[in-house]
Amino acid sequence: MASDTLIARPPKLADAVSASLQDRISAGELVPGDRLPTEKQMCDRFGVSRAVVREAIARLKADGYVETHQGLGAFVAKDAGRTNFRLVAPGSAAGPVDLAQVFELRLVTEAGVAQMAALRRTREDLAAMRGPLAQMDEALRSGDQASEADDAFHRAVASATHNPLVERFMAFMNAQVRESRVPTWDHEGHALGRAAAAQAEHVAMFDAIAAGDAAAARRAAEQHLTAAASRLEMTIGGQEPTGRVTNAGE
Amino acid sequence: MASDTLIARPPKLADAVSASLQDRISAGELVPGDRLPTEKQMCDRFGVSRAVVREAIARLKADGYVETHQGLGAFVAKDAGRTNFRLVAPGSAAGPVDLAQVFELRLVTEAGVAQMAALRRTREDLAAMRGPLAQMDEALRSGDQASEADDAFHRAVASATHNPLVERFMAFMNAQVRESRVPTWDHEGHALGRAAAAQAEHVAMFDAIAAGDAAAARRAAEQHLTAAASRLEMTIGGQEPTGRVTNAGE
DNA sequence: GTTATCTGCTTGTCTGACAAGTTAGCCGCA
DNA sequence: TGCGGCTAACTTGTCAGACAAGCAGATAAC
Repeated sequence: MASDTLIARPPKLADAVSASLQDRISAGELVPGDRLPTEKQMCDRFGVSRAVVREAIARLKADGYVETHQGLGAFVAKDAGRTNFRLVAPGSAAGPVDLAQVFELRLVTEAGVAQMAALRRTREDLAAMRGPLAQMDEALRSGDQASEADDAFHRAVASATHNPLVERFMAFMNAQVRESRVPTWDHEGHALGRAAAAQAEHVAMFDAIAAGDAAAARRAAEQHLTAAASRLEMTIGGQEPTGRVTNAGE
Repeated sequence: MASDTLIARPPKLADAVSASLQDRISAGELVPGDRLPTEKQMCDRFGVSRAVVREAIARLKADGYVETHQGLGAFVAKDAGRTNFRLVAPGSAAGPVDLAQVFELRLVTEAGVAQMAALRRTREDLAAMRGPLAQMDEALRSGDQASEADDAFHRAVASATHNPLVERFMAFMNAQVRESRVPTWDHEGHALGRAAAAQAEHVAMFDAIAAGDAAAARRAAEQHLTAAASRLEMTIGGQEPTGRVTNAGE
């Protein structure tokens, strides 16, 4: 069903208008500070109503590319495109994100986060980690799903950095790999020891963080993520790049 | 001038509506797949016109939180909020980003990136780093600005991971701190030795990456970022959290 | 010369209408 | 009864016109 060829839908007008404007901004044709054409001009230019133009501009505002000022006009934002990080490059063919690349970015960040958490964790932080950890222990015995607790454990680690931005970014990264945690904790995951292995790595991370051993926390996090990737039959973090290496062309 | 208290502006209606909806989604009150109230219902609910509601929804669509289907209604997107990372938490008072927090996130990531770059760099990657490095050397002698070359050096390091996602994310993070590189390379920066210190750290990073010494590359990157922060009179990365710790209230 | 006002332009908001797409149910028919 | 097609109701998409609010520059008054 999912593989049925989707019938081509007539593109929404607002999509076309906002894409056109975004192209002109990305191409440098409009530089930060520049004023966009007025809504009326765009209506004439694109042959659409003001409602469509306003919706297109609303989208660019949401993306941080444009700022509007009543009575003045719309302007290319000073830091156009610097407020948002999109997982898929804007403009690229909307292919699915490469999970190996995501895992690798997570490896890079989570290791540093664990290191920082080891230096800063408070008693409360450690308590917040013990909860999910115990849930996963329990799931190990009962054979239950515990991907939610898994998620919570990693959130607790990030929270121990006491840096809200780091915390939010790690939550973002974790959300990307949420589905990939399921096979660790499903029936087969328990049977094949994937769950037990993951939990052992969690405990190693926790122990290092609790001990305040930054280097050990980093190693434990690295070990956990590379192992998790290999459980998903990916290879990351090594000497070989995982991404589609496109050096040849350019 | 910048410190003048900005007069409070009446919030735009569409902002309020979209914030309200986003809150309900973030709070889990509306889960992916749920249908949003119809536009007409929202008009009654919020006491605004349909134009305002549509603009609010357009914003949420741009952020990837909702999808709309003509004739069907608006729905919470399957991966709501997972396609975008916003530097400022959506819904929070739009205060400026805390530069210390940004620096710390960059510290966490860039150290890991340098480590990975040391393992994967090719001859071409090293050549791409030598260019900006030489430019900065030249600027050291001439007293010129070289923040652009500084930026390029860090881009080249990220590029050596051969992971496009990592590369794009580091570009994003670098863009955040672009302005903060200026005082390193301005007249005072040269005079007070900030430029020379930064360049020495760059060279240390490069040497470690060129030697393929992952641990040394990591340490050099950490050293560079903590030193850069302290040149800006920030303290990051240590045992003390940098963020506005708001644990007390909630 | 300085201040106050006016005018025109721009975005923000409201209202009403129709087009296009979907769902559900009704109706007629075999 | 079971089925097919049709209609009606509802939803989002688009259009048009209007007024309010905010801003800049020109104009008039002092």
